Amino acid sequence: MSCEPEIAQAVRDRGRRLTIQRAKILSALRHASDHQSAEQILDRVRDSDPHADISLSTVYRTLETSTDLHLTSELRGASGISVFEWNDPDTTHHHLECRDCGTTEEVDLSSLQLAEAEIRERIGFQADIRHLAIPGLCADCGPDGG
Amino acid sequence: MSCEPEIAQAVRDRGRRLTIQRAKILSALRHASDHQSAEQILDRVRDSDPHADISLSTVYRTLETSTDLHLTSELRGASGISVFEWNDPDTTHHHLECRDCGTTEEVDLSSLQLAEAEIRERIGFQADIRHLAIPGLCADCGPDGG
DNA sequence: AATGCTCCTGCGAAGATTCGCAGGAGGCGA
DNA sequence: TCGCCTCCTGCGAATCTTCGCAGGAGCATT
Repeated sequence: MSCEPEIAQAVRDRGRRLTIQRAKILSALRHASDHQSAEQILDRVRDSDPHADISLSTVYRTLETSTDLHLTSELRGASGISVFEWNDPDTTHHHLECRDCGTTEEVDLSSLQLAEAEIRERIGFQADIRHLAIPGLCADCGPDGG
Repeated sequence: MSCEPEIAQAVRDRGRRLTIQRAKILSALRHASDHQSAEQILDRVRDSDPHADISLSTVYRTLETSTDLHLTSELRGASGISVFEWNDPDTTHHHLECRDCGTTEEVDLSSLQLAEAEIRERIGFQADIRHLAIPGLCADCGPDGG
């Protein structure tokens, strides 16, 4: 696909090696419409290329690496299992997860940009809150809703 | 200890049963000076009461319940293992976790209160961000520091 | 104090994630 | 293109966390 050179570039630019496994794993996640668990990503890799012989450990390690590199994000919601998503560098968004019905809503919060600035100025800590899972109650499940 | 009736009250007020196990687990966490893993909490319970025969499953379940009840918070940092802490209802604080040196710093961020308000007004979602693990680079490890 | 309805617990197993090791492959320099 | 250094992978084991079930205990009511 056309974005694969881009992924390759991003990995190599950051001083990491581009392996076949990484390319396939990151490509699978990039083309997923929403966040995916490690197992789902492995299934996608195998669907698109039945010859792919990639272990689940490698999926986890690749996602850990790419999250460090800010290519992907990891979210661990109430379900207890981690899900991953591709980072679009142009947008930030946060996940509102209802602890009652379990649905997740995506939203871009400008006040969190403020929080980043506050942290940097007050403490000198360079925060990275481009993606965040925020627990709570959605409009339907909250006091005004259901 | 003097706070045990308080814990008992808090559990019962929320419609849950106060069991011996819950009392000991929550008391152990309450008297810990900082956040603790499930295993550490179990060790503390056993230290303070060698007769206590509590399973690790129960520790996990109690902490899940008490987190739902807002008595405790769960944080899952870069280390990969979950840690828990007692919620002081009067204060909110957030954890800045450096992904380089691994140290954690606690801060109270007023701009996150703004974020809660923004979420409620724009979306009607009742967010609960009293405790949050925020990744990033601390002053020492960031570009200006080490 | 006794009863009964549930919720809660301990146990063991299952599921999710990380780790250690030996072998294989990426990419730099010659 | 070849060789080498190092990083990366697959495998299996270890660790962390959750789940299902059968029995036990809290507490509201009598």
